[in-house]
Amino acid sequence: MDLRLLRSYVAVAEELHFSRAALRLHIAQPPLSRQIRRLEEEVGVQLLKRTQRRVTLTDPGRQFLESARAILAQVEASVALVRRMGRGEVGRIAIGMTSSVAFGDALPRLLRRFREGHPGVSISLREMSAGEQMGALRDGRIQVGFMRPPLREAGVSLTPFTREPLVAVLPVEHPLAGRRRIPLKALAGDPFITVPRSEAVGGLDLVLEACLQAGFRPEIAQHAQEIPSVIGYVAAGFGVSLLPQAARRLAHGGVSFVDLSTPRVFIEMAAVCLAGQDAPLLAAFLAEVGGIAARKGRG
Amino acid sequence: MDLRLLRSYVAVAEELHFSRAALRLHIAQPPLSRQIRRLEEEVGVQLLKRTQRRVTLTDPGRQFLESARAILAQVEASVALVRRMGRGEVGRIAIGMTSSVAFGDALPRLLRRFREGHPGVSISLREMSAGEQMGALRDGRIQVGFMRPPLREAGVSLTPFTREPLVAVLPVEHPLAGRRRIPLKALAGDPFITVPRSEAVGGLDLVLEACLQAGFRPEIAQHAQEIPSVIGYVAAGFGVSLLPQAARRLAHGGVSFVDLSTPRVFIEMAAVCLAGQDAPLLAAFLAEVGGIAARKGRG
DNA sequence: CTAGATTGATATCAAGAGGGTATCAATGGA
DNA sequence: TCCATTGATACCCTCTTGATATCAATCTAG
Repeated sequence: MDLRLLRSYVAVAEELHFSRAALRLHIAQPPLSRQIRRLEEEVGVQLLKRTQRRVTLTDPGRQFLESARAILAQVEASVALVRRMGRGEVGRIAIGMTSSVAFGDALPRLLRRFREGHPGVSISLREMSAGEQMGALRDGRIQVGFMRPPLREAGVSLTPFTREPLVAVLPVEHPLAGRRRIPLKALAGDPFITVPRSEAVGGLDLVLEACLQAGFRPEIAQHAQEIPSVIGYVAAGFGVSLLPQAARRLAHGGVSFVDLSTPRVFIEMAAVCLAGQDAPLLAAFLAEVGGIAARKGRG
Repeated sequence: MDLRLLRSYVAVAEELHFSRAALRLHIAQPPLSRQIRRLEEEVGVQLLKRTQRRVTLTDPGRQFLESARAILAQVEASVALVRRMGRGEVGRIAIGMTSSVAFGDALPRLLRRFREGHPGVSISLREMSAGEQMGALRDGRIQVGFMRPPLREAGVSLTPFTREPLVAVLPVEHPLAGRRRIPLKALAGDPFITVPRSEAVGGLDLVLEACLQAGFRPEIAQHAQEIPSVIGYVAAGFGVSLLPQAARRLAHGGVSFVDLSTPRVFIEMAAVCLAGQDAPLLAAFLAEVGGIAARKGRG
């Protein structure tokens, strides 16, 4: 059965007049008569009573009018919903992030901005390690992950998001605490506190690389699972650390944050998703990520 | 949009395989591919992702699968309902009856029987005078009325239902009370209690005609609105009356019911509806009325 | 690594559905 | 009684729809 038949029937049943209904439907009257007759044949029930002069609804016809209206409304609503989903205006997106992401204000800002532009999208945010994110991406449990490059994974696509300098974290009693800026080399003799590699891809590697670039091999005194723990160790005098600038907001009386003059080492974060995805919602989200990154880059 | 497209889409989305889906739909694979493409064009959204080897649903496609299933189910349910209505198995029928009908057991029996045969039909029963019934029929507030012929109305169709003899109602102290049978002429000298014409078409006329037929013109002593009132007046000694046999069930210590030997006068009741009606439900109901009448006639 | 099988897409043809115009038949009102 | 109104019918033309033959790409087996 064609939905056109239902539309035609609703028009006739509302107008109770074939010619007027045909006018409303922008077709001629004879095809409309045929349509209605075909509909009645298909259903097997007389829906209209034509008395050569006046059209009235039968009881089943009255019932069918309501049904037809309901069906057409449902079809319209369904198509509209799917179209909105197709444009990425409606849907569901699950996002993974490493715990270190939570310290910046970039992701909250991104999400707030995206929600405003896509009020029909429900966002779920889950904290998980970079490794867990990769598994979740491949299983479809999340569609986007936020983690720090570089990635060794194949088959994923990467959208740069934030890029912020590493800063030195020193105990307040450290001789260099309170300086505006120091070269990394100045910390060559200090033991380092780091986040283990498995927890934040690139974290440990980045520190190692930075120190080697500065001309020394750091002594790793301690691994901490979370950034607040790192700061705790530093405050307790176990050593120094390098952390993303955003860690400054975790201000703590016992530590001092000092910019690095050379080398300036940047820690990056990117949105990661499976390559070959073309979900419009995902595209819209990544566009937002890219937009924020570009705006930051300019500023 | 054709519902066939939805059926095809559901098949493909469930099988995730064009050839198998085509087999299930009893069409060849190429037209199915075209159908799905047309559906996608119509909706304007990619519903399936074909990777030359494997078909998967997109997010909007998954949503649309649910919608399509729901729409098809609703269409099927609607058509099934209308078909049942067309066969008179489901629907609503409003019936009017004069108060005098309520004294017989014929109508309750009829309704019980009809309900059993048509469990999906909801019946509403309203007590109204014959005149009110005619108005309600023409307004469509009821579809059937039960009243006593003859009718002077045009444009109505009449199905005989019951036919029962009039019996004489006498006060117990009346000389003829307690007889098995008397001729109507024996009441020539008694004052009569009757129901006014407006309340029950044919009631007064029938009594008048019976008496004239018996050779006398009755003295109308009193009008009563309801049959119990008639019996009350008789018991109080105001006079005698002629009532349908069914009034016997309103037994009252003060009155005596006596059969008439001659003339045997019958009071009839018929189901009345507008002429030219062809609602299947009404036809089924009238068939039941006719069936009961025929069975009674034989018995 | 190559050959065959699998699977969806494309091209093309025949049949039928669907819309348009012209016209008819019946009814109701002036 | 005549005319306007209204749904039905007849007929033509176009476009959709389904079938068949074939292609291109990919996965699998040896």
